[in-house]
Amino acid sequence: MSHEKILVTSALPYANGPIHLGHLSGAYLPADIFVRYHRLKGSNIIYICGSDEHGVPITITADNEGIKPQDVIDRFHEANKNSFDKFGMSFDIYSRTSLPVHHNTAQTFFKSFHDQGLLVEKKSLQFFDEKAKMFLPDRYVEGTCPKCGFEEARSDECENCGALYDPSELVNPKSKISGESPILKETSHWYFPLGKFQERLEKFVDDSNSKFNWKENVLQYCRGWFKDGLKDRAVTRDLDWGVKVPLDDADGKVLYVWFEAVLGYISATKELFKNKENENGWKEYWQDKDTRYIAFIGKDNTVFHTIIFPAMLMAWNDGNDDKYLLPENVPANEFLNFEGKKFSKSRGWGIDVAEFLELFPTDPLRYTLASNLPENKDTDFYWKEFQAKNNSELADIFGNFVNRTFIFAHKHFEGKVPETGELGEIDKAMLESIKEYPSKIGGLIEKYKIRDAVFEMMNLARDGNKYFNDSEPWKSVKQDKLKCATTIKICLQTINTLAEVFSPVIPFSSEKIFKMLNSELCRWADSGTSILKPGHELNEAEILFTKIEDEAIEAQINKLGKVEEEQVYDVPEISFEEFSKVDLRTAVVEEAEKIKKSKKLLKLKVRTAGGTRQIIAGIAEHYIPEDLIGKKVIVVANLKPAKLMGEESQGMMLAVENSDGKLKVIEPDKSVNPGTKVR
RNA sequence: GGCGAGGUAGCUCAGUCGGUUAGAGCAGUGGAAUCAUAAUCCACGUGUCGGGGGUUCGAAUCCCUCCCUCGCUACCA
Repeated sequence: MSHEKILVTSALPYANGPIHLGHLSGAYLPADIFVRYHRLKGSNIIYICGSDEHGVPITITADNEGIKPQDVIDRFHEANKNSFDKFGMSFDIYSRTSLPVHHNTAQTFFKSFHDQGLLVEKKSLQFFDEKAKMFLPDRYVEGTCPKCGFEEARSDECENCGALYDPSELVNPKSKISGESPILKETSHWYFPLGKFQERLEKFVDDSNSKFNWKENVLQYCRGWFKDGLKDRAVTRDLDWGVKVPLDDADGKVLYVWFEAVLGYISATKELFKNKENENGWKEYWQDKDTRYIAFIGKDNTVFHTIIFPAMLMAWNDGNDDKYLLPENVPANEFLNFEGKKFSKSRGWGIDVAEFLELFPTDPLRYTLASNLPENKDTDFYWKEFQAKNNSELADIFGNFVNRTFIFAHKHFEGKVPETGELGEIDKAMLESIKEYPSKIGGLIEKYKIRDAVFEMMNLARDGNKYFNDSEPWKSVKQDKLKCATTIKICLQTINTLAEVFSPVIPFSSEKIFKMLNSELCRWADSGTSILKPGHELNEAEILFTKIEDEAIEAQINKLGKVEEEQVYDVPEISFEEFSKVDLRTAVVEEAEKIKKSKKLLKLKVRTAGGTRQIIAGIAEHYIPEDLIGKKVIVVANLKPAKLMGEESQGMMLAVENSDGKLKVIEPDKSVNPGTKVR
């Protein structure tokens, strides 16, 4: 029996969009399986998660929709919490970083670092919008580039010519918030000196790895960061939305999201214990040397959990008596792609959890994802594979085994667990097998080899079918009823074990089976040996997994790549006058060549009104230059020239993206002459 | 172009601190059985382990080089 104390966290999802299947595969499903397994094992385990609710992207969503950031996070927090619920995530708490307990926690950390004299203050000039009374993040300021005259340059960098300059050099700056000209105002920010911790961090990673066997991909990532050398990181930002910097004269400053979001794990744990008898119970998980802390994440979060968060905890421990423990392992997963490509909401590629679970039940999804987790490299979700996993594994192998056994029990043994006869070799072997599976599967889960564990679970069902076939109870029921009874008894025993070992992966179905068996979950260690007693009453069997028809899958495949209409039309109107300023002309491509050192750019010579001109187009990945020569195209002829990779572009060629993400040049009818105005 | 990851059976993926005939599941082919959700069970794989070169008695596994894919990043007027 295990009394291990374990703290598990999954990366806090950002409350600025829905959860999709990729998220589940990365940080949530593996953790949930791990946690559910440990609960059965008897470990003292808590599982923490919540919404990450600060940062600039949320304010931008709010601005775009004309609502408040609070409305944005309320919406997505609720939506994501519901999705997780439906998906069967067994968090002990799903908290949120907008709660006071989180603000306090984050501020306390900042204060401690500040009091220790650890944080470095650096001053710089930044734009300030006097009307909106706020400092403007880079993306909220626009002006004319002092080098190339580009009118939509950012505050310290021109996207057009690539020039870097001091914000004070920007010509005619405009605030995107109020439209006013912002003034330059001195502001200061605090920086966390990560470099100071590098040596200890390297040791931490090395030690943890040798003790707990970190995943190779995670180690590689860390080594890369160490090799480049860790640099100071700003921990504050000039922004209205977030955790206020707890210092005097720090108005309008908040803690940078990366700094406070990871502390959300701690504050969420405090929240969990808030209303319990032992309000300080959270400390027993975070500050007891005997606790094992495991942080499940997707690979994009690696640096925060292997380097930054540990550094912050070290810094806290340096200056305080209550010492936090560091993660013993950070089993980061790679990414799940969708039908061969990256999830992309704007291209209508992929499906979010809520939508999926409207269409299909939860367990087949959990099973499919779990059996193909991106543990070593990126993997793909395919609709057809989902269907195959559901139909031929869950329904045919597993479901049908349960069904055929139950039908026998009800038809020939009055719905009761029958008395066993003498055990043959085959029976003993099966009983032995039942005993071995739980420990084998448990061992794999503890090594974070969830995919292999799931495979072994299904193997038990395969063994069950083989045993059933080899025993031929349909024959023995006529000749030797006691032998038949033995077979069915052992099959029921197998089903009991199946329900047990499968329960971390497909909890809803597992529960159904226990209802059918009139039995319940036991300690993992007992699962292969706990015996259903003869005479034990069984309940009626029900179908566990229904097959998914081809049509249902086809329908989903057909939907791929079709972008929702509302997204297409969510664009501001322009007047006819504005439109008519654009001079669209037909043109013919006379020359085309790749620009060296550039992946995307082609240099084109096109003939149109006013002669031949050079256009730089970002279509190198979509067209071979020769194929473009002679093509009739449409260009924006009066666009202000710009320089790209040192080449002047005198216009822009129109192209559209198809559902595969390929750019297609728009071609006018062949009869049209070059230089004609488009009307 | 820079950084990172990867290229193994028709498909999805294991394996890789060098070592006997390179694996699994699915799909496919043939057979058995008929209790069951037309489910199950058995048998069947000549795969340039991306290409080429090297190290070695021996390489999918180590080194070099090239090609391709994916992600981040810069150039997408």
